[in-house]
Amino acid sequence: MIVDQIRESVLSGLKELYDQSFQEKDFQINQTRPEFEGDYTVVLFGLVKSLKKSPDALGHELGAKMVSNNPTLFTAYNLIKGFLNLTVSDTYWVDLLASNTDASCYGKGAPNGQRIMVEYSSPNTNKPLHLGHLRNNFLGWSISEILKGSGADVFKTCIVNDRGIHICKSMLAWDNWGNGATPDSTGIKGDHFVGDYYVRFNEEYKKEVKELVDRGMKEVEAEKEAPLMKATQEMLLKWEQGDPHIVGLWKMMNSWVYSGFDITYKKIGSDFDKTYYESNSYLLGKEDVEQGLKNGVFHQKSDGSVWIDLTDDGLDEKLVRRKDGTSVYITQDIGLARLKYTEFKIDQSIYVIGDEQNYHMKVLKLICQKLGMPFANDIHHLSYGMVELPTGKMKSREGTVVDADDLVDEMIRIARQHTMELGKVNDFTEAELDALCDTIGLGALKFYLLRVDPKKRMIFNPEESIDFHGFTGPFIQYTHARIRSILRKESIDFSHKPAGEGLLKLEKQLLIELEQFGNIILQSANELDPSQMAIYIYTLAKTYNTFYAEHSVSRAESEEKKELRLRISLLTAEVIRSGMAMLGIKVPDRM
RNA sequence: GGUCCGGUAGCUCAGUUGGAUAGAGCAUCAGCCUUCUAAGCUGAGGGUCAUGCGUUCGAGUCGCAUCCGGAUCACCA
Repeated sequence: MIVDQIRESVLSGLKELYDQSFQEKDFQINQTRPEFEGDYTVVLFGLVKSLKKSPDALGHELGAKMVSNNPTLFTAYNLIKGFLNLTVSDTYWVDLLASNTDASCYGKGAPNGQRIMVEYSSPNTNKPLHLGHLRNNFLGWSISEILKGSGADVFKTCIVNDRGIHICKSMLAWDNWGNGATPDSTGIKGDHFVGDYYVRFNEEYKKEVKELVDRGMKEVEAEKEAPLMKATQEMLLKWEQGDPHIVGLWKMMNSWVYSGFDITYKKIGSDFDKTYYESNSYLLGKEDVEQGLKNGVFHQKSDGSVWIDLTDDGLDEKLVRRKDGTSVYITQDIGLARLKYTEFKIDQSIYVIGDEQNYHMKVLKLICQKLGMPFANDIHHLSYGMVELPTGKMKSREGTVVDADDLVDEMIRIARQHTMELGKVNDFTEAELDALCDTIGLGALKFYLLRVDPKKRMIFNPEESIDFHGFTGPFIQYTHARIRSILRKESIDFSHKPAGEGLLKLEKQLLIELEQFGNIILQSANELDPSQMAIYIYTLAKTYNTFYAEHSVSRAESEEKKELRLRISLLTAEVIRSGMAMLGIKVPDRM
């Protein structure tokens, strides 16, 4: 890549001139700001001190050396204060097109043998997916594709939280008040159907608590003593004992939820290579506790409970086994981490989980490290901020959530409305139109959630619908459709190299940006940050639109220019398509 | 209280291991469709980068302190 070549040239130039060795940390290479002449800039200040030279003298000596050493790569340099601006030859940029006639895999890394697992989505089976889950699903899917793009083998997994006290709540509510209703009998999607009973439970439970408080009981106590809570705990106990009625109820209601999830996952494009169920894995990790006790990582208190002391690491004491011998959340996670490692022989394990669990993930990694597990150092938490409403946090118990299905449907509806108003695809069949509106609506939604730095929390205002103009998915999709429209009408002659001299500013700018694609993939992968990809694709599309308004492709000044611009357009379209695919967003040929 | 994260234009967000005059989109205003798709392009206005001190050739970026917002510190998951 060009930045690497410049770096090499700087290092060897310095070596020749001053017989000193430097590292890449000692200077910076940036894209030259548009108000100056040049393509890339070497910032010299970091070198000045140890060479005992003025930035001016150093810049001229180094610039001249670099140009004379690499006459085919650099055509000129200029120096402003401590900034050495280099002009890269037009031939270099145009050769980019010649060496990438097969644009479909452009920018992607060669297979590197890395095996990476990405756990994401991880729903509870007591309620439908909401906006927060969408951010999780889009991030998980996207980072998986970006990691694949960087050359890794990726395994997508999901841990379904299908058991526990919260699951029993909706089960109990259905048992009490369901009157045998089913998703089929009511026509309600299965996950919503079950979620409604979860909400119902909490309503009734609240009433009971209030009644007890009114009779003089303390709230904390009332929450424990409410008959519904007691009944739920009893149900959980029966489930753990394998009570046939309870297990049957559990299986039936979970199957309703799964059929609902399937529809949603299919719509939003989430899928998994392996699904783990908590009902199968919640007993994992017990041997790890035994092992930890043996080698002194854990210690047992007089009541029989088992702990790990993390105070030396700035954390607290953490329980890993209750006094009654049952395991806690973190214990399962230790066991599951081990299972993933042994089943898939993975080099890295990435967890897409909200930032409310930052502490938990820190503890998990630390415990695995202390237990001497070989995979411990390769656990990474892709932590993301909560999606909140202007009114504050979403609470599923109170039903104040933006439902995933509703939101997706709404986005598609708006996409259809825009599309019909513009009337550009009136010849589409109904099926084609449906597919297009799905693409645009979901594209808008996914881009909206992915363009923001994952670790930042974001506020979503349902009153202001997600935009289709500007820094959005549809803007990029539209740019792609425009390019395809040109390419449909013209053909490209791949038999010869496009002419290389006299690149116009915008032609060169596009090539410079296209050249960066490979670096962007690596950077997004290394930092587990799809927003960098989103910003890059947007910038590229924006540059293309400026170019499009300024210069004609079909009616270029000469055949050579036309050929060159067709090739640039094709590569731009491919990079947009490929980059958007890594965000889980499709791009249409027409819209 | 301890730990962690955040605070940049009216709003939503960028800002690479410190680099040139802090950038986009939305919204507002003014232009651009007889020529490849106007979901587009061009221009204008809009900033005490939360606050203060420090580090140095140079700080939105690093350090310390303070203010504001959030998360977390369960024998819950």
